[in-house]
Amino acid sequence: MTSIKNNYQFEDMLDKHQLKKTAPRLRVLSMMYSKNTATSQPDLENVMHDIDRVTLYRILNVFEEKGIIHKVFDLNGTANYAVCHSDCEANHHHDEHVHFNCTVCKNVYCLNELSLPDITLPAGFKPESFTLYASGLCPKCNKKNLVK
Amino acid sequence: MTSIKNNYQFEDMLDKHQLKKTAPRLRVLSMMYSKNTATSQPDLENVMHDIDRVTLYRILNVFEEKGIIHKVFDLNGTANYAVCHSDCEANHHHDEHVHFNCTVCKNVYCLNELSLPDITLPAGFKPESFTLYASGLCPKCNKKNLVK
DNA sequence: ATCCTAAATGAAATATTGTTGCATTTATAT
DNA sequence: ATATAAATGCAACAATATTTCATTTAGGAT
Repeated sequence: MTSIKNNYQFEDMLDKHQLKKTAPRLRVLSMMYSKNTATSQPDLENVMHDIDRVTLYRILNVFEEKGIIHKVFDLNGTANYAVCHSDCEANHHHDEHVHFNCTVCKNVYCLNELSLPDITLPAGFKPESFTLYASGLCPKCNKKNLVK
Repeated sequence: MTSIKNNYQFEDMLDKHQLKKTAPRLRVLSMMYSKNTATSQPDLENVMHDIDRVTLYRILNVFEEKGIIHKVFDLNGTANYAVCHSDCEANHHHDEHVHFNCTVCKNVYCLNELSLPDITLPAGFKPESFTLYASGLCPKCNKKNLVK
């Protein structure tokens, strides 16, 4: 179980979005906030065997709709979800940051601290959002690589 | 946009990669070169009903391995493939350009002419490749939008 | 505290998407 | 013209995502 303090915060988050405070949702929230990498439905399924697959899909979907998490695809095209910054609103994400996908451990990192430089597109294109995907070695796997 | 190629050129491309010049491959090549947007397996299946699903998957895979095309995921996480620049090599793509995904027509454009600005990642991350993903309105849909 | 209702969950069925194995066909080098 | 390695087509399979519906649960009303 997570600390009581954290759990209250998760309950507040659900309250704020008019979502019922159910056990599966709280567990998913606490798991996602405990990691610094994105989480996929398979990730959740591996850890929470007692929660139905479908429930996990639905929780991820509703969290995304409400702007609690945002979706990012990894190198294999599977959907990963990462917790959003405070400035995310429902269906209007401010996820203009850098996503890093490690080619070894496959983890997806959201590098929120980095902002994107201005990009000018060819005439006619009207962009609404940008995301930069980088792939390579994450700090952990890079370290292991050097040691070998 | 894309340069128009004739059948002889497609045959040459297959030759160069030690691939047999088969009818399905030539048809896929000609279709992909006739568009300025990326192509998915469903796209191909919709047009070429007489070619087997599996064959299309395999053609896309082998073309990607050989560096003839490169893979890019659209907003829905489905794999799209676009013809590569001349400087693509097998399994070592130079696809560090901008991909634009239209939210209306769902088409994926490869904006090869744009190059990416330098990005510095947090300490420890060792990037190998970058892709910038933009979404919004493509020129066509933007135009329609203004007219309404 | 108990009851009521809408929301959420769980389980089964279905749909969609991608892969594997194998028999047949085809391109191409000899 | 033939041999053979590669490519195709088909069927079965596997993995992934969605739909439907009966049951359970959270949270407000009484």
